[in-house]
Amino acid sequence: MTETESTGRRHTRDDVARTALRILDDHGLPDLTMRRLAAALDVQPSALYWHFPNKQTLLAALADRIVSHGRPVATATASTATAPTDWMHAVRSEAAALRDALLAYRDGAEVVSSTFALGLGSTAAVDRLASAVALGGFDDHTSGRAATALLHFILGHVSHEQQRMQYDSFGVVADGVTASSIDEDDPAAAFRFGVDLLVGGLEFSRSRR
Amino acid sequence: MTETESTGRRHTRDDVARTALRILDDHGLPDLTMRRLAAALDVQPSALYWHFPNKQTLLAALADRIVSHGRPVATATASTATAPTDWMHAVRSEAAALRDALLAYRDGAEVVSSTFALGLGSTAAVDRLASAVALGGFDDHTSGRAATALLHFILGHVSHEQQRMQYDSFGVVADGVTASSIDEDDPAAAFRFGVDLLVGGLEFSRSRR
DNA sequence: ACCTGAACACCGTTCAAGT
DNA sequence: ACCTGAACACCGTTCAAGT
Repeated sequence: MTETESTGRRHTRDDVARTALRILDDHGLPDLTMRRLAAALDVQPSALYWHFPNKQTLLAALADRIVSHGRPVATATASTATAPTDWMHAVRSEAAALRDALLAYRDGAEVVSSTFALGLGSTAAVDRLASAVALGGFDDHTSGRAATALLHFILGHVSHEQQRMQYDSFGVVADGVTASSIDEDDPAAAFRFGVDLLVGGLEFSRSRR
Repeated sequence: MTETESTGRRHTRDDVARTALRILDDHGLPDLTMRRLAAALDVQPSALYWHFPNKQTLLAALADRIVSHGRPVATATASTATAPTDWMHAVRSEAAALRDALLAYRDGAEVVSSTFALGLGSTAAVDRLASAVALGGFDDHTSGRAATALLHFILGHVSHEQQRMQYDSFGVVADGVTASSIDEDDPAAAFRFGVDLLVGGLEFSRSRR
């Protein structure tokens, strides 16, 4: 019932990250403070700085866990032979998997977004998207740029989506206008639309040369 | 030389926003605190809450100013007759103008991004993008979704770009690897690439039906 | 209409010292 | 190897009261 994890006393870096992830998921990013995390671990705030140099690094570790949520452990099997024409499907499902991973934790997109902007970790997401695009025969430069464009859209979209979720749960609905503007409804469809736009743009650029 | 604006004593809501914008541009978002803003205005922190109910609202006001930077005052002239096939050009230049506006202030993209995610203001940007897309003959629903997709990409890209600027100015270059990964070079080109992907995707979706 | 003074309830981070 | 205790230098926000 309480939030403390008093199992054993001394903690590992992994304990800290896991507890932080639980606070994030239960109470949201604004409530994930070093002091609150320390309290949940039954420890002084200063103790956390033995495990992580600062909060930013902690958040980067959380971002890595969020992004690799529900992912195979990447065994070194030969590259799974995807049908060469099915790169569009690959990109779409890679994007959908990433969205699912972000949605699996409260404020997940914002956490990943902030650490991505700062260039810390989270390269896994771009790499997977870039690989999927590369299946279409695009060069590395193009695949990389397309992947970051995809990631920017995904992070922006899911952040927006998650922000709206908690705005709804305890929201100012009493404002008359239901405020459901153009595509606030069916976020999954709006997500697919955006991904398809980028995927279609790649196909279009190919047909143009 | 100092940051105080001791001109007259009593301030207006506009003074507050303008001074905040200057602190943002000179020192960045982390340094834009209510206390620092108050000091710059030669006033107690509590005085700010007469002009704005909270910091979030202040930031939304700043976002509005940033987004409409370098913009005509929207005179009610008849819709400028753009060549019907030139909607792509319209979208591209609308996107470029938005990027320029965001780049005109330090951390501009992050400020706009945060208020956009919260659904406060900044509808001007989406509206302009949607109008440009609509020139292509797409229905409102499609135009709206394309506009938000564009905005998500733009905000993510420029945030990243601006983060990298101050990371460079005082950065950890001594880390061996020059870290210039796939498209950290020439951000303007990477930006155009992303916009073209989305624009191309729209054209592709039209050819597909 | 616009601001002061004083407080409340917090933050992240450092650092000597303990076991 | 992992943590305590105590401090430093801050935050955003509220609210009675002043002019």
